[in-house]
Parts: sequence; structure tokens; C-alpha cells
Amino acid sequence: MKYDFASIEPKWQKKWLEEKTFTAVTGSDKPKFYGLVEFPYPSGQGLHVGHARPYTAMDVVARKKRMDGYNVLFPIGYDAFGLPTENYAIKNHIHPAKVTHDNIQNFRKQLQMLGYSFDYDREVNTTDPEYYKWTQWIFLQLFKKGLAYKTTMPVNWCTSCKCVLANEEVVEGVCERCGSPVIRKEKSQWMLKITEYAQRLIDDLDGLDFIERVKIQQKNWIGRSTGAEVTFKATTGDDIVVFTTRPDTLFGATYMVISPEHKYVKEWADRLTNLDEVNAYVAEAARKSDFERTELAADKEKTGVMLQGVKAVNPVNGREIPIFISDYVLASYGTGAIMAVPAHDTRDWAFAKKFGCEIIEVVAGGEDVQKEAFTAKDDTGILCNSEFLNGLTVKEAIPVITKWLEEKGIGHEQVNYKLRDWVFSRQRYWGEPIPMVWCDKCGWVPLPEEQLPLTLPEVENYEPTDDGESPISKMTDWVSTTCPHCGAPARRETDTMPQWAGSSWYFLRYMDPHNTGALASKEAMNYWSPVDWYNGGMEHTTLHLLYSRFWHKFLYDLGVVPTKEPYAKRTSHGMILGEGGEKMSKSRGNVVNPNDVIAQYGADTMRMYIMFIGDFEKAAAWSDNAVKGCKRFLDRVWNLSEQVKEGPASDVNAAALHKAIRKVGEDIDAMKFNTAIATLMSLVNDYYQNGCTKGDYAPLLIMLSPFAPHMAEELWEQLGYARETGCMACEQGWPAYDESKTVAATVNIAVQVGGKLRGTAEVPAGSDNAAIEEAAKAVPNVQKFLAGMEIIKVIHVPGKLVNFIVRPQA
RNA sequence: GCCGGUGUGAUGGAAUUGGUAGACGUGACGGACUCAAAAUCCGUUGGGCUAAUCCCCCGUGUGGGUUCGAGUCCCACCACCGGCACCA
Repeated sequence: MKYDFASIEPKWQKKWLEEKTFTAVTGSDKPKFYGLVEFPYPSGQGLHVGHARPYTAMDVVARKKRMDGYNVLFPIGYDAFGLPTENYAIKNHIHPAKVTHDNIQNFRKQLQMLGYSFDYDREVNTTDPEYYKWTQWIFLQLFKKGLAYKTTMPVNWCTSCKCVLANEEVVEGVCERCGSPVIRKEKSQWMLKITEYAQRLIDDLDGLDFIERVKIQQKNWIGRSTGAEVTFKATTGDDIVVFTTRPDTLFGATYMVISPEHKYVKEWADRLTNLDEVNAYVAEAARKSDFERTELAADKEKTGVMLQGVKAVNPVNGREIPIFISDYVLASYGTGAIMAVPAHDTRDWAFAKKFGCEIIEVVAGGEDVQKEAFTAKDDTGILCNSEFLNGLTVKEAIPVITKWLEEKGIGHEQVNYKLRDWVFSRQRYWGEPIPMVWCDKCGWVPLPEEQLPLTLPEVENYEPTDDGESPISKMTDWVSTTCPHCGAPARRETDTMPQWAGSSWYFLRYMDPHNTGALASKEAMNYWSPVDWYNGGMEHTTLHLLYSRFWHKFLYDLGVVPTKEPYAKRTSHGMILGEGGEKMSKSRGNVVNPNDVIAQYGADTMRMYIMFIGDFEKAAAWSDNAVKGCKRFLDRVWNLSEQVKEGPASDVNAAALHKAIRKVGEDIDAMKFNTAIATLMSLVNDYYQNGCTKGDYAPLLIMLSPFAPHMAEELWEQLGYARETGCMACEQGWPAYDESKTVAATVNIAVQVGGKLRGTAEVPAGSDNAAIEEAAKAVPNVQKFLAGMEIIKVIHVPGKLVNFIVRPQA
């Protein structure tokens, strides 16, 4: 009979759904395993092969875990708020909820066509009011704890999306999503104090089984640096606090720079004799987009203006030094003011050269500081021109000066982070409404929890507005309300939450998705937490992954969730590229649609290929020919079933089979799917070579089942084996392997003379060294190289190799 | 500039972590079956030398080193990819 995937696959998919084969039950005697994949954004284009790689991988792992005896939770859902749906809705005049609903239907169908063993009864949808009720609830808790606040500040504004972006969403000065320029705009925004958790987000990485590059990227993004804050007096009498990582160079501070946005620029206006020039520079800096700033940063042509009429006093030596404003000092980092040490900082050096500032060497050990800054922070630098610091290394000087500053009351050690608070408002329709009310008397008042969910109003027009207000702001009926606190007329917040809100806690909802009284029950969270294994894209490392760790820590502090960290283990997959190695895109015309592959070769071939394509962590290029290779392999497995002889496992295949059982099992656990499949291919080749009994074939089917579950189940049935459910593999468990059987009767020993391979010798397994040496010396080609030589040493690698070290006979 | 990663046949990629480099799959070539093609099956396939699938020599980005033995470890360099980037 022919391998008819087109009828086999729907048959088993139907059975799995009807029988609820893969439904997870909370609570069990078995150990639990929670495997998670990043839920898709249900776009109109449908599932992409880029989804198939991580989803298939986790499905293989989940199926294997069930075979290993785990109670498995493997859920799926839809992260459905967001701009593309809104834009599609605007263009086609369809309500985004309807668009979302239709797209989800399509996605679910596609996921089921690939045979994924998700528990579809636990689906979540971030746009469902029953879901976002809890997203809003978490926001209210953040507000109540002072971690959500509204403030006016310069924000990233995407000129095309007409919407505010988080720092994490700006890539090289342009919008991460649409590629349009991002400008800075002064706006009142809801912010979340992720910075409050910066240290814990770093520290708690240590206990986690995350791949190293994820940890490193998160640490770099948080950007902790230790230094000191030092207070300089200005001639106005004001204190100017600067942040520096090099307090040891304080004696070399010959000028000061404050950011154009610094409060003193305005406060000192009366005293500045070049106010016009200063104001012009401030205006110019404000006008620059982030993109322009980034561009300029490349060649670092420094600009700035000296504040005429005010000076600062260096606290260590009492010298008066000039103060400049320059946009190379950022208002948002440190204190927005720096002491400039041109001798030992390349940026200060470049600025000093351009503006003719004095360059004083205070760390000896480099080249002439008039020609280039000497920045070494290690022990190569020795302090000079620095009074009581002279002669110390940089490392030694830092604690000495820090202590001195503390004693004098003009400074202290300070830790700073690059991480900024999370800009949490979006001026768009299709997002969770922020459940806050503005009352002229009471200020911002949270909506009472019993009024949640605060649902989106029906609007006629979803177009974003040019004035930077959400389209919801036009819905006066919805906006007008009364203050929950004093009852006076009040207005609702009209901005919505960013897409990252719903995905920051969705893995909790999967644990108990239909709960109406809590985001999930304690019982369910205690049982399933934490996520045991989360696989997802590297692009989310400093976005979703960081945000959700933050929210989870906050919920932990509230006592809502039982663990400090949401995810015990994080892995990441490489991208699938188009044929030829270029990124898949509609414009290149190299997009592979999973539906087409399924139609032509079947879902099992698709799954097999996407796992065989290459190293899971690396990018891999699609190849139609290689897909055929996988189909060929499945055909060979299928055809082999017709030649299978009755009888128990054969001796002739025993070594190969038992090695395969070990290797495939280990490889799946380590996500080395490509070599797991290669091992299965080799085993099938052996079976064709040696003949195959039912006893040989059954474990092959079981091992194949995580990759090609439809075929494995079908053949199992056709061969007349017993089963109770739609998952014979779950019932059978992963085959037991017998170490003793992995050893073949004879082994080939590589024979080297002087480290060079000169032949192989076949010896019985377990031969002792003497027997191996004897057999090795009997190999004709080896004899040739031993002739006239004296053996001075013999190196044995058990079961592998023997190496004769020789020298010419005396 | 800083941080991280990767360089292996025509090609995607293996190599039990210092022990027979190139598993497995593509592609190519030769053969079988066929009127023929597709499909399938069998064989060959790193380079050089060679009558030879004998033997020998060379070969894992480049140059050194450690070792009986290096794709794997160390030092220096080159190329490409990813992240961050005026963060004081």
C-alpha cells in the first residue's frame, strides 16, 4: 500500500482533537513538564515557516516528555493586539475584532494541520476582554505600588505609526516595526518603573538555565555601571552633581558638560551673557531626531556652547572650570551632567581639542595625552598630578578617592543603569485600554477592580490622529465618566497599552485559562510554575523576555505567583532563510508557505525537514530538494513495513538499534534534532541491509513518532499493535536501551604509528591491550612502518585506537 | 569602538568534547529496471599521485605553538554574521 499522507494525517488529527489526547490535567502523580513556545501574532498572512521551526521543535520535545512519563502542559494562544490588524481594519473597513477572529481561525487550522500536540482547550487570546481584564488588573497593581506613573518627557515618536515607542522598539533610530524615522517628542506618557528591578533582573539570571547569549544581551541592555556621584559648586551657589565611573581622574577635570535639557540652563538664564547662543543650541538639539543623533555619533563631530557667566569649581583643587552644554551628554543617563577629563576619555578629548580646553594628564602610562586620550582602566595606569592619589594604580585610587569624597560630604559611590523606564502608552485603538481616570480634583484615579474589564469602545474610525491622540479620544461618551473617588465629572485615559502588555503574563493564564476570579488559581500556579522550557526568538531578548521577567517579579512581590522567575530554561532557534540564503520576503518572492509543503509532501515531511535542516540555533536556508530527501526517508520507513518479518528484535540489528535509542533520546533532549534524524536514517539503512523484524521495527516507530507522529501512529495500527488512545507513543514510552547490546561483537581499532593512521585491526570486543597490539602488528601496512623500528611507547584508547611510538633501531 | 558568535567537500551540515575528519541528507557521475521517462534500487563522489576503489603525500579561514596525536587546546591575525553604541 502506498504512503497516503493526505488521508492519514487528517485521520489522526481528527482523533487527537476529538479524544482530547493532549489535554493537560492540573495535578497528577507524574512529574510535570511545562513547555512553552512564543504565541503567534495572528497576521493575515497566516502561519509562516518561521513559526514551524520553534513549534515543531517544542512539539518534538513535548511528545518525548510524555513518553518519558511527564504530565505535559504544551499550550498555544494568540497575541492579537497590535498595529497590523489595526491597519488592515482601517484599510478594509472591518472591525479589528472581526479581523482578529478570522485570522485566529486560520492560524488554528494551520497549527492543527501540522499535527502539533497543543492543548487547544487552553488557548488564550490577548484581545478577549476576559483575558485583558487581568492585564488591566496587573496594571492597577503596578499603579497602586507606585510602579506606574504618568509623566511628561521626550519620547520616541514613530512618524508613520503616529505612536510612541519604547526604547526597546527603536532600532538604529528607526521604528522596529515599520522602519520609519523616529523623532523625539515631548508627551505625557504612562511609564512603568522597570528600573526599580534592574539589579534583580541581572542578579537572578545566575540561577537560570538560559543560553549564554541571552543572559549577556540582557545584562548589556540593563547596562549596570559602578562609579561615583560628585557635587561641584557653581559660581551661582548651586550644586551640580555629576556621575563618573572614573572618580580617580577628578584632578584632571578641566571643564564640565551638562546636557542641553539640564534644568540649570533655564534657571541660570538671567546670568548667561550669551543666552541667545545657548537657546539656539538647545532648540537645535531638541529638534534632532534620534536617527540624526545616531548618524552623528558615528564620526563624533562634537558640538556645544560654553555657558558664559557661570563657572563650576572642582572640589578637589578649588579651580574654576568652564561649563558647556553639549548633546553628547544625555539628559536621561546619570545626572545629565559630567566632569570632563579630556586626558583620559576619548569623547572629552575630542571635545577639548575642538573647544581649546586644557588637557591635564593625571594617569601616567600611556602616550602623550595631548595627542590621544589614555583610557586604560587596568593596572597599567599610575596616578600623577593628583596630590594624595599620586603613585596609586587606577584600581587602587578609586576606593581612596571615593572614601575621601564621602568624608568631605561631596560625593559617594553610585550605580547607574542604561535601562530606562518602560514607556507604556500607545496612541492607538487596538490595545488594552488603560484603566485610569483623570479627575481635576483627585488627579489620576485607578478604576475600581470590580469595573474590570474596561472594554474598548466601538469607534467609527480607527485612524490614528496627527495631534498624537488615540482615536478613542474622539469617543466622548466613553471618555466622559465620573471620578471613582469623589464622583465629580472626569475623563478616562484614552491611550492604550503596548503589544508587550498581554504577552508579559500569558504563560500564567495557560495554567488556568478559564478562571473568572483570578488571573489563575494558586493551585494551578503552584503546580505548573515555573515554565520548564521556553523556546523563542533572539529578537525578544530585550523586549518580551525582559518585560515578562519584570512583571513576574512584580507579581512575585505581591504574592500572586510562587516563583521569582517565570522561566527555568530558555533556548533560541535560528531563522529560516529562503532558498539561496536570503531572508524570506514577499518582495524577493522566496516565501515558503507551509500549506503548500503540506499539500505536496505531507505534514510529517514538513516537520521532519524543518528539524533536519541544520543546527537548531543557527540560521538555515530552505531547500526544496532537501525536503524531497525527507519525503524519501519517510517513504523508505513506510515501504519497510511491508518487508517486516515476524519475530522479536534481531541480534544483527541490536547494536545499531540500541545505540540509536540512546543517541536519538539524548539528541532530542539537547535540541540536536538534525543528528537525531540522521541516526534514524542510518538505522533504517541498516534495517534494509540486514532485514528487519517486528521487534526491530516497533522501537523505530516509537522513536520516529515525535517527528512524524501521523505516520508512526498509522503504521503502529496497521501492524496490529495494541493501543488505547491516539498516542501509542505516550503509552509505550521511550524505548529502554541496553548498554550491553550497544557493543558489537567485534570492533575496528585504528592503528597509528607515530601518530599517523596506518591501518585498522578488527578485534573481538573487550580484547585486552596485548591482544590488540598483536592484532595491530599483524596488519601488513603497519608491519611496513614498524620494520627497522624500535617501539618505545604504546598508547591505547580503549575500543578505538592504538598508537605505536617508534624510533629507528640503534 | 565595545560585547558575543561563526569559518569543515560542489552543497546543508556531522565528528562521543584531544583519538580513524567529512556521519546523515542534497547535488553530480556510472549502472540496474523500463520502449522511454519519472519513481525505485545498487555503486562512486575532498585534492594530488596512480593502471588501481593498493600505497603515499596534502587537506577543517591564515600563521605559529603545545601534544604520541589538534577541526577540537594556547598565542597572533584575517573574513563574515548578530547585539549595543556620545551610557561619562
